[in-house]
Amino acid sequence: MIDWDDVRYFLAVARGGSVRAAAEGLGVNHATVLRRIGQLEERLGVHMFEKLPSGYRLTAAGEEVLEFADQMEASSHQLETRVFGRDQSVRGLLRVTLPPPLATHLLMPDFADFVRLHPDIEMEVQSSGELANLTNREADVAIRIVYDRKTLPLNLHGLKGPELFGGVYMSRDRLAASRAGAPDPIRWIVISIHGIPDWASEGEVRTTGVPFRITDAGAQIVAVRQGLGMTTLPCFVGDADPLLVRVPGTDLHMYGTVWLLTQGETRKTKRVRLFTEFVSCRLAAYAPLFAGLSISRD
Amino acid sequence: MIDWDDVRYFLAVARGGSVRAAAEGLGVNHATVLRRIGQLEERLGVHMFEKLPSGYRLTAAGEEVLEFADQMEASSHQLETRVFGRDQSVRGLLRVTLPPPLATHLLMPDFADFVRLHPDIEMEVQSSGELANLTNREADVAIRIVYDRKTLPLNLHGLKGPELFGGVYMSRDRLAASRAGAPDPIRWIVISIHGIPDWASEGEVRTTGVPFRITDAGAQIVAVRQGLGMTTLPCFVGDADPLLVRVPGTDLHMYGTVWLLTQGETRKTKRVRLFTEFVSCRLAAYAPLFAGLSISRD
DNA sequence: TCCAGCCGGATCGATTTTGCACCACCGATG
DNA sequence: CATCGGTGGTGCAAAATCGATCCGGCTGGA
Repeated sequence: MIDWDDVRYFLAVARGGSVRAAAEGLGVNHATVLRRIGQLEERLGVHMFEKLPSGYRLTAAGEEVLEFADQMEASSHQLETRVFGRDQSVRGLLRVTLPPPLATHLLMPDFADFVRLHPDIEMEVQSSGELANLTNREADVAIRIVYDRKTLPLNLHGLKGPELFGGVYMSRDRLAASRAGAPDPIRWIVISIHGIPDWASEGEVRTTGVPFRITDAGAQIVAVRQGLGMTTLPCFVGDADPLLVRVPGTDLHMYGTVWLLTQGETRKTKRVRLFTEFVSCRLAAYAPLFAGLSISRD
Repeated sequence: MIDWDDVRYFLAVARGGSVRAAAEGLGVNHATVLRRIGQLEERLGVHMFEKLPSGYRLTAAGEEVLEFADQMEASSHQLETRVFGRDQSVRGLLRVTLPPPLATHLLMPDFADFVRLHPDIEMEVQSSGELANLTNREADVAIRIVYDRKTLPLNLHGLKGPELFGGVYMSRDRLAASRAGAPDPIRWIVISIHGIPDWASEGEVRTTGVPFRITDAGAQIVAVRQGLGMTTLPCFVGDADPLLVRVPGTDLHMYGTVWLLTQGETRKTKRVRLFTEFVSCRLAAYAPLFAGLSISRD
């Protein structure tokens, strides 16, 4: 009889493309993955991977195995969500995934209020990098900014939140200096690979053609504060920062819409219901801030 | 993340009804099962069993888990049969399940011929007690005697073999003694819970009303040989035994039909095809023996 | 050309898991 | 009432697994 958990390792390798990537995702040593895959191949009597120098690639047999491994994973996820959905106690774990800026610049105090209101809820905020997969039960609730409603996953239940606008911001001091007569143009600060958006007009402040590239969103804001240049930011970030001002002559633009996503079974949970109601209420209160109406224009 | 293999332990306990029974079936120590179930319950945050003195019984949550655990098992079995079906080499394992009398009294020499013909096939004959489950891949080929065609599993592929008749047999010596004038009636020998069949006529030999009960089929034949009584046997057993004769005045009766069963994916295997063709050929040759036509009536 | 970064594979000590023996408990049975 | 076979539960030592590390090979870019 095969070890069912080996199938989980198999899936990780099939998706990761290499033993080391799979080990990374599984949170174990790559030698372990190597051994488990070897054990599974031995017990099945089939080689499921070609061992290339660049990594592991599925053989024809591996492709066929993958199909049923996916089925097992789906059943496993359904199993987990089902038992989670049964759990109607307030006490327990609640995992939320959301874009980092929303967490750091706006919602963290609200989360603090929430856990103060419900001390028995063990909350886990996943705002690191990539979107967690709700279907895989990596998280119970997802707060996302969607740019096109058609990209919403169909298997999830969505609760629409306020619309989100962005603007062009620069350092308040730098703007004052510029108006006082400093003639040198400033730069556009763009996130890594993104270019300068088409809709971006320069407004009253002249810019050089050469952008300043930066990878980290947090560092980007610091750079703007330092007067290094100007950049586009969501209004709830830029307006809330006393060191920043909107660049005169620029317009607001639509960023996207905030959505609260939950999954079918977990949605029945008391914890999830409490949280979604709480957050949607707070989000509604933030609607003017999201829309960029909370401050008077200079 | 849960350990998928724990789900396999869960299934064993849910079906076995107790930790020890599950451990027996899994071939591990019962303490291990205890720990794995505890680990799974802890990770899911749900108690899936009531711990009764008489064993483990599923809770409502456990029932829901069972549904998806069954799905996982089905996927796992499909995975195994799929890779087995891909295996077109002659070398390898071939597991056959069949009723014990067929193996001990008739087909074992044919199996010997088969393995002599194909030395690379590792053959495993499962003729102990209960029917192996093909869907669970406990065996690759099943030879069964079916009494009603409607009881054939729909998901299996069946190859119909010869029909099987049975008769009433007794010891040759005892019959001679009876004819020589010994007046005492003899008994019916019946298998454990079975009674005396309705169609059974006593023929020329008087019997007492009290049956002789026996549990083991092998011991049953020995008892008949000893002249202890008479009993119904398949013709291929009774006719082949020189110490036994059919009871004069009794008729043959239909026992059932021999079927060769295989499962969809494994059926494509070269080993399975070779075996089924070989066996069905031999079975056809045995058709007169099965029908009770191979000996002349006394 | 070289070198950094990735890959799989092998080794060895540390950690976890397992198996064994044992206990307490319950129910049926003589 | 004692016994016996069944259950779950628990320490402890052995065995299997895992993680850290090193190694050789490959690849792509400086």
